[in-house]
Amino acid sequence: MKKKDIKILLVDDEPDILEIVSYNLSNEGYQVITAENGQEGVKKAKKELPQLIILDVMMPEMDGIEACEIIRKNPDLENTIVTFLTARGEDYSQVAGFEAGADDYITKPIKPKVLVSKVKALLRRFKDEEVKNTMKIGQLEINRDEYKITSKGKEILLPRKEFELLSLLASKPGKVFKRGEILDTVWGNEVVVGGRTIDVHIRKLREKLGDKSFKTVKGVGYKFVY
Amino acid sequence: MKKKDIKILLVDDEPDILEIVSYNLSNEGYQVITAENGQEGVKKAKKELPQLIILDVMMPEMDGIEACEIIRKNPDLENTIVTFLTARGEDYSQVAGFEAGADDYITKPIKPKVLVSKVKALLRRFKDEEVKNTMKIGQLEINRDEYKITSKGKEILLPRKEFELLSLLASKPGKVFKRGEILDTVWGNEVVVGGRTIDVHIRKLREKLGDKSFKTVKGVGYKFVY
DNA sequence: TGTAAATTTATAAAAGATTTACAAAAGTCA
DNA sequence: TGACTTTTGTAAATCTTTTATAAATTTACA
Repeated sequence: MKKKDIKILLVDDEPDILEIVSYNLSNEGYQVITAENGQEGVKKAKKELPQLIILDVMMPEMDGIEACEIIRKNPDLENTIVTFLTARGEDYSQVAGFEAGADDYITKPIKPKVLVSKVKALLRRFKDEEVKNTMKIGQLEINRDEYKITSKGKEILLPRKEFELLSLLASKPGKVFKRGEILDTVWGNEVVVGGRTIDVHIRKLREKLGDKSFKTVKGVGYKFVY
Repeated sequence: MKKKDIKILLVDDEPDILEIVSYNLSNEGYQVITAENGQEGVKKAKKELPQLIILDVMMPEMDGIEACEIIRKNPDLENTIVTFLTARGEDYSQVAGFEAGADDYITKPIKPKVLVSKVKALLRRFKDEEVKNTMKIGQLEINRDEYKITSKGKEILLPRKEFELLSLLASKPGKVFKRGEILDTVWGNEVVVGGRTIDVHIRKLREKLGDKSFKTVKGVGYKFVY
């Protein structure tokens, strides 16, 4: 996602804050949307679906906490990052803010550089989580997007069938997958392959990832353990 | 269960601890609820039903030990993980803590990284127990998914027929299963096996799980007792 | 009731069957 | 062509069943 496609919603009742923050973030290339109170903030959040929402805690009518709670209940905004603006020392708001589902907080007075780097950091985290479609199982990391696995820090490239087989077994470590289940999932139940095919792939995985990770349960199937 | 749906209740009378722990756990994406004393902690525990409770041992009014004992008596909080915060060297509190039903303890001074990884580990364990498709019969635990049994804490791998036979007998402890029933269920009523086959499997189970668990009712069948 | 016969189960070892491991070859797909 | 997938044909492992006695329990009946 390009920087200029990233929407940041800024909610604060103080025009000064609105302006200074807005200015700095726009300068960085972000799309900034503003709202002057909680009500308006919630409304715009639902409409614009920003990636990041910066909420002032202290606001008339609907404060940031309440707004955040409402936002968090909206499924479309599930992955949106919410960060609060609090006056330094307002310990209570921080705690309350986290309870309401905030991801971070920014303390006033606002220092533009700090603000910008914090926003960048938050968005990086968001991006990582969003983009990296990876699954970790102990020492094993499976990255579906890149069709790549990392075992004990080492990257290993696996052919498609081996990758799929490993993905399946590792999806529930410890669980024994019956040969039928494996065939259905990895091969698809229309394709018919011989009885030894699974064994061969298991052996390949054992060669590459270590014998101990794959247990045979005779008469039933195989399981992955870590 | 998604991370942000996991509630952690933090009970401590020191605002500093409350803040630092709260901050770190919130940053990890957990929902953190706080309480400042044992009474409030117990109340919030009952109301919020968190997955994990972090309890300071030393608190005015109601200390962590007492709070833990009350929490443990609540059926709704049966599966909640409780971990104590203790000053290093307070050996007594650890012992007392475990007696009161704690699962783990964290020593002060708190190191955020240690804390977070410990919490993750504890919650992983929680999740495992939550998901595990197991059947518990006294000291015996049967896990169909993993095709694995645990007897008195020891994991034992059983071949298929033995596993199925044990599953059947253990499904109704005390009930005598007639040989015919056993054959129908474990072997299937189309397969015909000789009369001594069941005996042999029972003997294997007796060898592995102890003689006393399997009673012979002559002329009828076998039963599992614990 | 006591004892022998009949029935049933326990046990150990062996045979039998099934299932998986492995290596190498053949087939497939891009 | 080269990498991947599947088949094939043993070999090896392990699970299951049988077999043959021995031991225990029940039954029959004097």
